[in-house]
Amino acid sequence: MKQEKFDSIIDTAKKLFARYGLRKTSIDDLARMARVAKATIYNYFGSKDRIYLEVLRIEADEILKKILLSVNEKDSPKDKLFTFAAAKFRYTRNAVNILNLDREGSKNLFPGAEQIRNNLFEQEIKIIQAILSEGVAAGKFYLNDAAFSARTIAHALKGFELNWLVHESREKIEYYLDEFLNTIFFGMLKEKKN
Amino acid sequence: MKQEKFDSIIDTAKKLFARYGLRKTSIDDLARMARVAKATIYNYFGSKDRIYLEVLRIEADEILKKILLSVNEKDSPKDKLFTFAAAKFRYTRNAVNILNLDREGSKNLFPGAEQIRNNLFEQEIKIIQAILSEGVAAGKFYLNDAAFSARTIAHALKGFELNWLVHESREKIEYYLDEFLNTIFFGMLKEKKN
Amino acid sequence: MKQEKFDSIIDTAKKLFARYGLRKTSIDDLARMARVAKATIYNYFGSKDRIYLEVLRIEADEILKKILLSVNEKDSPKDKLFTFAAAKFRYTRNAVNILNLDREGSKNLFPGAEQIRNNLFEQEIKIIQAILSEGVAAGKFYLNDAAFSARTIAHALKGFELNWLVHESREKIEYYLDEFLNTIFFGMLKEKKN
Amino acid sequence: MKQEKFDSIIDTAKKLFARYGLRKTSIDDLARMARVAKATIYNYFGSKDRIYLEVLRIEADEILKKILLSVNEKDSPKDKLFTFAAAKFRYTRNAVNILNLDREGSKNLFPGAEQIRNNLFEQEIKIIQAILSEGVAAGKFYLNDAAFSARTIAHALKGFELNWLVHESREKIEYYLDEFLNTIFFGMLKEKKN
DNA sequence: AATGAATGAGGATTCATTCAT
DNA sequence: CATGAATGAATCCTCATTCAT
Repeated sequence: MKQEKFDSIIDTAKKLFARYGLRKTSIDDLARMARVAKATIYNYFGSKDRIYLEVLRIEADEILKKILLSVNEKDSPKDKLFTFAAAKFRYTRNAVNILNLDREGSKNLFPGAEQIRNNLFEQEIKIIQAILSEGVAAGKFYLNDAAFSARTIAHALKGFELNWLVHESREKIEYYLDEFLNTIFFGMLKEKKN
Repeated sequence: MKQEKFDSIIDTAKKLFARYGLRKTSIDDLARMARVAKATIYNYFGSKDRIYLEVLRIEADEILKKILLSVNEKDSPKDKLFTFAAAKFRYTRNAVNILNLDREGSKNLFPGAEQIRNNLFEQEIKIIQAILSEGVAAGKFYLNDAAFSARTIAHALKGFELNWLVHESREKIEYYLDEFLNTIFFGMLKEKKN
Repeated sequence: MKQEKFDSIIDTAKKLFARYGLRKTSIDDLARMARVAKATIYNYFGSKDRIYLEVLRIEADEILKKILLSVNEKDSPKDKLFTFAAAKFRYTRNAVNILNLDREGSKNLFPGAEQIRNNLFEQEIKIIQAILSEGVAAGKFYLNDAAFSARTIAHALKGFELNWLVHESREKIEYYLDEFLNTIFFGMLKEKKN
Repeated sequence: MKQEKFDSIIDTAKKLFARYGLRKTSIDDLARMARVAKATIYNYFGSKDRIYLEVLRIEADEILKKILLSVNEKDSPKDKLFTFAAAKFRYTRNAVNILNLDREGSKNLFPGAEQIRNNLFEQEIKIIQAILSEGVAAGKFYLNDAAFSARTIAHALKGFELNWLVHESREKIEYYLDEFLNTIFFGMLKEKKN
């Protein structure tokens, strides 16, 4: 297996999936644009789904690496957390059309892909949790349960993605993001005591 | 057009779309299971997409009605809000495979569907906003901007959907939900003052 | 059977056939544009082919009448002949998309239509023959066999139709037409005697 | 692409088109009778229309070659001309159901096909013109304008096709043909001088 | 290992026609 | 007589996948 061909296939697939989606990308097109014979693709990957899985895995790895890089540039826990959120949004946004493919029919149609996404999600939770714990240890935060809190933050962040990721400008997203994190931390309103 | 056949088509389509997704549901199967001739389906709806649009529209209507019914059973704004969230989750969850079909390829592939979803979303925001305003007017809440807050809550709720809706049990969801709303309202942590 | 509806169907069919051809005209469209129920069309005509046959018959009748009218305005046999040719071209040209429909697959696919066309053709031959005979009787022409000559002229004229009818302007056609008739009558070249 | 399969498809298509016409020939039938998978046909030709275009192109080529062969067997210009006409009729007649398909709806529905037919027609004109010029140069004919005359003859011949080609026996056609050419050359009648 | 050729299993859509009222 | 509703049969085309070399 020549690395060169492998890379060509993966790169082309990434572009096509991002642009046209999984379904509308045909192996014919992929082979043509990757300058590779269709059968070669099947020699390497075995099926269309497996190509997507590979693309998704690689993309998830890269996203995680980039997020970590961004986070590690900061010192204080709070900065790390806000940077984490910003980086997650930025990179997820760029890859949204790769990460979210195949959702059609939802449940268990494509377990492999779901596993990769879940794994990415869990890694992100671990990062958040580490940041929170660091903040608590350093005496910056009060927090009951870092693990639970990390998961909640991760859930919420992921939630915002699908609304904001696609439809809003990056600037607006980052503004919202700050507001949102502040809300998560400090609350939106005060209930009047009677 | 006989209501009976129309309903049979819609009901069957709902089931099939929910189970197999838009793409993997064939008109052949739909016709067979709805006990209707294929051409009849085309007489009624014109295209596969239009069938989905109709199913989606009807489903969105029903969800909204049910949510409103639940909300109106409560008296206090806070109860209304928490009930809204619970109802939204319950009903959205049941229809998740209908609401979220066709996402593949993300952006504007299916404008009609996106419009229906956006409309549902905006309706929900209006409900939330009404509840918040009622609470503020009754002196229960302090809140700067009810419209902005409503939108933020709606975004966050919608965000949680995709994580929790499918993978968790209903009980767990409702527990999370309460926690989440409390967090949104009152915050997650306290930052130590130095 | 109300004449009004019958006429509406025929008129609409004529327009649609002329514009879109037999195949691309659907009964659905015909019914819609004629403001008549599809089943009504079937009550009247029984099948799509029969509609076309009726349209064709009526059109052929009208063409023949118009040709005769034009011819009878002239006095001399030669004028009659040239006028016949010009009129035939003019009216055939206008109706070409009705007269020549259904040719696909040539041979015996549509015997009824072929019969109507042949009938029109034979009528035209008769007219030509009458003119020729009149000319011979009046001592204007020398001619061996009027029947044979009439058929030859008719064949040739019909031949020119398909080349010129569609692609050339009317003026050019009429110029060619004169040349052609002159050629038929007086010849194109002289063979040198050795 | 294996020549064997290609030929099988073309040959079968030729037969089916000639027999049933373009429209009534289905790709399913074609595939079955050519002992080839449907998709193979689409790999080769891309669409039904393109199959027809290819068949038409090949047929037109062959006709032209055969005509030239026949013409070149003769020596004198007059023999060449009459042979040309006879050969054109013979070969066009055999292929009439391929050459004239898709005419329905007349005008520009199928530009590719029209172009091939026009090309064949222009080639024929060139042949005629060459023969006429040769005759003039050899001092056999008087003729004003060889180009114009060639086109006129071609028009007329093509005209006769559609009447005689299908409905008459070959012998009758060839007899008519001679008469017709003689008429074109030497005229049908004499107008009496007064 | 690499490939060009070949394929089978669908899938959406059209349309002339019939039928119940 | 008129019609709205319903239909079945056909048809073109797509695409992931396999095979022979």
